[in-house]
Amino acid sequence: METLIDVQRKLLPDLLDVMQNRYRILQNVRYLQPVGRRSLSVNLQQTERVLRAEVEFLNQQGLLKISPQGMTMTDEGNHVLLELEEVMKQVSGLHVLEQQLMEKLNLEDVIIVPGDSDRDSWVQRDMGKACITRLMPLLKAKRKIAVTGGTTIAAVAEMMTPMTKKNQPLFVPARGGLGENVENQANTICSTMARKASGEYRLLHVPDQLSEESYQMMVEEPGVKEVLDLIRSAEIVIHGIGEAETMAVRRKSSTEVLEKVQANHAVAEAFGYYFDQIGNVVHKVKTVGLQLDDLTEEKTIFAVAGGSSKANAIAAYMKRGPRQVLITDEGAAKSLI
Amino acid sequence: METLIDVQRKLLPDLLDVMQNRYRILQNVRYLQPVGRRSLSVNLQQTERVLRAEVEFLNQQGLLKISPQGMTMTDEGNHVLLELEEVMKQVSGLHVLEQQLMEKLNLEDVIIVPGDSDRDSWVQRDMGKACITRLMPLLKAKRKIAVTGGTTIAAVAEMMTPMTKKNQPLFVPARGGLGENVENQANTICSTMARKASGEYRLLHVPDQLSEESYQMMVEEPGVKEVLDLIRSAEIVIHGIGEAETMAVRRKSSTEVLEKVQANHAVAEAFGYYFDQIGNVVHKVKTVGLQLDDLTEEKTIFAVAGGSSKANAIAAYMKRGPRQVLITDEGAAKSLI
DNA sequence: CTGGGTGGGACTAAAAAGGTCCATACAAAG
DNA sequence: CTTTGTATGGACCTTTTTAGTCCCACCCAG
Repeated sequence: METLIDVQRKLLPDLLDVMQNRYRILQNVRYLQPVGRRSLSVNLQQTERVLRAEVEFLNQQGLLKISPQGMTMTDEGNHVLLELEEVMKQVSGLHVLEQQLMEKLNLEDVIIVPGDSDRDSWVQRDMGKACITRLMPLLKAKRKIAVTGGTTIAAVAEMMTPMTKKNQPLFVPARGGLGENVENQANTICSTMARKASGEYRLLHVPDQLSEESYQMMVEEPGVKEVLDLIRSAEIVIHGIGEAETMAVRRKSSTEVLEKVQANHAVAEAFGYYFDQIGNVVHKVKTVGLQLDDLTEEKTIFAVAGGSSKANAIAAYMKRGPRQVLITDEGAAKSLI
Repeated sequence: METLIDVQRKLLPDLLDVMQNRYRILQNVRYLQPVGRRSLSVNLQQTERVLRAEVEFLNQQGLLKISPQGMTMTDEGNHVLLELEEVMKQVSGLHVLEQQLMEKLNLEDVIIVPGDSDRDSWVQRDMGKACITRLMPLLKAKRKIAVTGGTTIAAVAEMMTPMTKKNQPLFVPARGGLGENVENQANTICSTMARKASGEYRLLHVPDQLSEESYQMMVEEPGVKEVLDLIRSAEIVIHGIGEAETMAVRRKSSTEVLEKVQANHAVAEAFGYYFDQIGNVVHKVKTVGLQLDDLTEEKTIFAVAGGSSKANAIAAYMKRGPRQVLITDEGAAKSLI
């Protein structure tokens, strides 16, 4: 049995925003009464006009009284406030978390989905959906999307919905082979996404282990070069964040690398880079494609990672990473705070 | 402890309408799937365009799937529908009642407020508020309002809110003295309403008991005649409905009248007319003002009456009364069905 | 091939929301 | 008594959203 709020979140997501806003207004009126529109709007960080509309509504509903001295609560308003207190904790918990995370990690945006993907695997799918939803409005202006590998990003790909033919997106893998299983490789995910989005894609066919000379030659190959150019000019990047050791093991890295990762206390991994707790790059998988320095401010960068166990990794990566959008879950978010 | 829905009803009433609508759409899709926009819009009595917007939203939320064969439910959609069933009974219970009553009594509109004014006196105030809310949008086109007496209409007057100076309403009492106490007389209510609405008003000064000749003379008085003309040309009428015997007693009618009312099994009373169970007029208080035949289709007529004890009276009056707007409460509405 | 259904695009009219400014009223302070 | 700061409420304009209307491409069964 899900709670009513959860169902409403699906059926009318903006309802909760409106509700939360009106709740905040009432809270503030109660605290500051009698108070005028102007000072209230400063407190709530809203323009006077929109606040006015809300206040007039609340007045009409009889939840607050509006007089030449300012606004005051009515009994009914106080009553509603009281009734809502418990509910709003539940409703706005995540919103509050989002705000906190956004400030703490200096992010462009944070989206938190309820649940913990460590515990429930379907939470990953929710993150995927949230990512797509956040992505959609951007696709009118941008269309080149670079994606990495990993199970989380694979979940994003699974949730991808087709988009209009007008702005067909173009997907490219962010970096060359990183040693993952085929279903978690960037190339695979890239093509899955493109198929589900009914968009185009290019693949990066670069073998995992090559000598320095071979790399140089590969890079000069026309087919490869074209994709590399696409990657660097991508306007959107979607990547996951992993725990360093887990990733190193999963990629069957050499014991040498494994030891390096452990010796330097690497905790986070993102598109082939390993980071320690304070955000230093301690190791980098040798391959072509997007480099850390390529993640400039012009790109919109999505990091998708959830599960309380990954909180540490997220925190570490975000110390170094550029200003970006983080999509995570409640479990990770709570551990992060 | 009120339920969340009750609080939301106060805090965001229109969002609940939206929710109900989306719920209905999902219900119908489940029943008719696969179904196209067009046939769905016929079923739901909505224009195709607004339905389309909703459907696109529901699709994006993953609650239904939209394919060239038509729309079908997703698992998540079915799930949401299941979760909502219980809630919607509560949310839309009144809406359903409203629909039923509207059809059963052939009314223009029905508004039901939760509660039973027999049990809780504040329900009358809610009816008053509902009446005002329903009235407001009409005031741009119309401004002459005739009101009767009675405690219910007095409650409406109490809840009246001031309106813009642009369209100042003009209040007149619907009929002359009916023998009520002063606080429930049409004149008193009329002036109260006008004051609260910051509008104008005219009063009808006609003593209760007069001989036939005196009546004729009164009616020819310029001051009285002007008001009578206003009354007949009123565009809006607001009246209550009472139980016949109660009203006869409250008005201290002569035993003769009382016996007449009882002998003819009158059950309902409205603006001085007494009706029996099948809507016949069995008695009429002798006074000037609005006559039953004056209630034409051009006028918008509000009947405000609540409490399960009044259900019988409402039913009786509505058999005879013109097509109008009924504002009542849950108690009366449930008894009526 | 055709005729009914499907979704989706495009254009326009209408309505709502939001930004900005000002008139006015009230109360406390000078 | 006047001034000043605060309050609401009205007015007006621009922008955005919403809704109405048509029309097209498509699919599938008869």
